[in-house]
Amino acid sequence: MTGQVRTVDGRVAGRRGQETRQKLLDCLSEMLSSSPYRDVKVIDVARKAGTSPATFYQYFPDVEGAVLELAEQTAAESGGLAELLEGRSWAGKSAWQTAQELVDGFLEFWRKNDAILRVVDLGAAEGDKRFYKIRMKVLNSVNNSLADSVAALQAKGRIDKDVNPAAIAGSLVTMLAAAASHQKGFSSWGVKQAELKPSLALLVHLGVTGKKPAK
Amino acid sequence: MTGQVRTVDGRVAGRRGQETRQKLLDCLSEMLSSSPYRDVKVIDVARKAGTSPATFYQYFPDVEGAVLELAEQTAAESGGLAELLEGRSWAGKSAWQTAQELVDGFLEFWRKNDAILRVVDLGAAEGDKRFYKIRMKVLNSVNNSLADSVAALQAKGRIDKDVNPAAIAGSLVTMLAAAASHQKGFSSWGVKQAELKPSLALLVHLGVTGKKPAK
DNA sequence: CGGTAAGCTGACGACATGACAGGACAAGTG
DNA sequence: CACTTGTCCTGTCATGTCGTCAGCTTACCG
Repeated sequence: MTGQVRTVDGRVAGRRGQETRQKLLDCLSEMLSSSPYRDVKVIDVARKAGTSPATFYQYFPDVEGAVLELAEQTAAESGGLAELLEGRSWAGKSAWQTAQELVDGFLEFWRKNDAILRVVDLGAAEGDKRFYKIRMKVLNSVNNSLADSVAALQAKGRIDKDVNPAAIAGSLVTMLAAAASHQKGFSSWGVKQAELKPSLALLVHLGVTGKKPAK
Repeated sequence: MTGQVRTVDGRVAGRRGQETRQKLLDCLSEMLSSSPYRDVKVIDVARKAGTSPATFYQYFPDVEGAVLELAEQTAAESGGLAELLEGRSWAGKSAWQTAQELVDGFLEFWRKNDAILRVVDLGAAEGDKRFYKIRMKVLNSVNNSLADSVAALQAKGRIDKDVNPAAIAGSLVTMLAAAASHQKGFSSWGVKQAELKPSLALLVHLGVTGKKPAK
């Protein structure tokens, strides 16, 4: 799956090299959580990893290159999000539970990978194709699943024919992602986490099924 | 209203000084649209403005300081967003129109101020209080208005008592802002702008009124 | 015309960047 | 055990940005 890991100058990395490389990635990840992306410097990452800047450049072209690598790793782990919807039903009472569990799982995933996802989001918003490819990869499973559900209910005539299922699904997924990023912002509006979740679940439910949840 | 403009070292800026300062801000704004925030350098902004880096530091402590200033200006212009909802009704057919016009106006505002709002969003997501204060200022008028409408309908028993109006409103506003930032991302999902807008309007309508629009 | 304050810049030390050549180290070979 | 080989890491250097300061230029006013 993962083609051999290579250094910038083309050599294949051995055991020791891969360890160093991973350590650099780990330290970078930590730095991203504790300081703004703009202020992350190669020299700091290297120092934190107990190595030198030159070593960093042996494995990554620059900070952005390493960030992309981290983002890819995160995207690879995002498969778990798909399970939140696999085999779930959007009918009757179970729909409300499905919505709640989706919101829960989604926020949890975002909270865990908070720092790197923030950078991915920025890169995507700035129009960098590499980043929004990754962003898509992360959101795709949930997005497709939601779109399918909307399309299915649409076929039953429960939802207006001329809305695009992918657009509804995309809007909902975008909302979840943004809400997760701005949880602190909500508290400034006097909204606590515990109050935010049901609201998001309600909106997801409304968006997918077109009607209020039957609790 | 605007307290006197001052240089970093405390002098009051005169006519010429204010011109230079504004020119630097304009150039910074342009640079933000054309290159990633991370890569915006003082020296480039200064060169573009036909002046020297030292001059830049006379008016702003650093790039971030200038960005905050730009963001404040944008926030000040965000009053227009309030008008999108002033005196509008969420009853019957007019509700659908209200929702559509809100989405239209919101996306338009975001498109216009795209670059700076992106940076504000990042700053807020990174937990910088100065930035999320500004983000709140921009979103507040719409958010409060929506929250009031939800609360009103809630009083009439049309919406579940135990959802927090501010949480619903905040979620919707957050969705609009994020959708506006990621319009390119939607096109990768095969969703065109023209299809996105009605979906967002639908979700807003559902969220505020709790039921499908009567077109 | 001379004084004063605003406005601007050249130059500088400090530091991050990114490239290279060469030293350190582990593993295999005779 | 000495020797070779290839991986891995670092010291060092040219380049370029950062942020500061002293001092020159410009505008305004009596």
